Amino acid sequence: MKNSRQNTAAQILDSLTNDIIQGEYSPRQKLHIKTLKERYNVGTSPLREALSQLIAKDLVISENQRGFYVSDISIDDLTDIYQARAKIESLCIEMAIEKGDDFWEANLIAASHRLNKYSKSDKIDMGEWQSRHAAFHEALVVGCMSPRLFQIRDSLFEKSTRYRNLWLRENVTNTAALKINQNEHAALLILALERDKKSAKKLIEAHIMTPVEIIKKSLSQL
Amino acid sequence: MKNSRQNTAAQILDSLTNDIIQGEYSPRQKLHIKTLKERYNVGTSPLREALSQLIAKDLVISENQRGFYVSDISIDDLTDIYQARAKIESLCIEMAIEKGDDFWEANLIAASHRLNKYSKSDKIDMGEWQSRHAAFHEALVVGCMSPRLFQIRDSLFEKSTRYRNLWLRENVTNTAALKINQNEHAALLILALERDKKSAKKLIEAHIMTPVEIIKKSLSQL
DNA sequence: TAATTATAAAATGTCGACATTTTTTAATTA
DNA sequence: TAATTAAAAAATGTCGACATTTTATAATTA
Repeated sequence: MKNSRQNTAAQILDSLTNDIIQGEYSPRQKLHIKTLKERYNVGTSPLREALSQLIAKDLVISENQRGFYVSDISIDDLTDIYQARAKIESLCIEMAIEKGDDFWEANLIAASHRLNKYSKSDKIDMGEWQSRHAAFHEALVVGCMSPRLFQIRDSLFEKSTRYRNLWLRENVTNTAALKINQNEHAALLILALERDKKSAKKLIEAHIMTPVEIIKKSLSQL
Repeated sequence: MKNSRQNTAAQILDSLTNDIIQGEYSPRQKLHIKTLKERYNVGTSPLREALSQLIAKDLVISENQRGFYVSDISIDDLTDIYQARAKIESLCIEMAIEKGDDFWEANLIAASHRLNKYSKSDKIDMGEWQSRHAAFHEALVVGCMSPRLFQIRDSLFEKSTRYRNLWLRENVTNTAALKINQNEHAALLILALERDKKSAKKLIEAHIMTPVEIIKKSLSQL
């Protein structure tokens, strides 16, 4: 089993990205080359190439001759990321409402249905719920048809996920918040189908900003 | 002279980024490791680390065991990048108009003045003009106070610059287009000071999209 | 001749080694 | 004891070597 289609650097990038997002490594934590080599069973080169990409993604920082560190977090950064994400999502939805066709509408209704049904089921697996939740939001914005904006959206989502996971580490998932969302999702669907840009934008921005205050609190207690 | 403050990988990243943006390497061009090592006088590791970061920036792509290539261009991508850039810039200005204070206004007026005076001077160095032009646009958006949005703005600007340079390679700079811009810049200043979000947004989006059709033409002739 | 196969050349990606720099520990001094 | 200085240990960043894969060239076959 020598070759997967990916090279070592790409594989290690996936693992590292995931481990940082999931909070396996803490903010500011030193990433020792030697330790990482042992942990992931790789040599120097592919490891450093992966770390280089993480620098470009702002998940890692490096100082010359002082090695690599997991990038720091802060309340300001948390707010900025969520704010930027809200604005980008809002922008995507605006464009989607302008451009979206029948297939966009149909797909959106389907995604909404899948999320709704699962939210009402007895036993809820958070992984599955998050998957359907993400799918619904993606169905909303997909009509905007801009690869670059999607890319930006993804990268901001990744960064915000890191903050959310740091919060989840301390707070068990509360299915209560889940119910609140349900109404907002229903409203979003309606506004999108009614092509009410202004209201849809306002709602999505509020929707995304909802968790910020909660995360802020548990973050400031660290 | 052994150590600058940057390590080799960071230096080479700057050079490579610049060379790609400036069109020193063509789209799709193969980037042979050996050739690059000789050209920049470096070893394998820092070179590959730099290339890894360029992958994350979408300026380079790689296929396993097939090496690195300058990322391709296309009319669709050109349009998408400029469109995304227009929307982001528009968003930043909207937020700046909402948040901007007296200092933002003052700084904006100053930047406008510096651009204006230079645009009217007899001998115009394009480098200097572009610098003042960029400074004016930055003064507009700086009031939005979002590091992440600035980062996104910069990265889109970099990508669009690559397209513009590919166009400039074939077309000598025409100072005529420069005059058209002048009116738009004056209008932008007024709208910003009047806090007319809606008009400012509309104008900036059109302003940024202006060169697209021109670049498209010369691009489709390649 | 055109297509296929075999061989040679070139290029990629990974590794461990090593010189430098940073950090830690111990020794010295005020 | 606290602060400096010196010595030892650890870690980083760069290099060239090498196995493996891809590409180019030559030979073979239909």
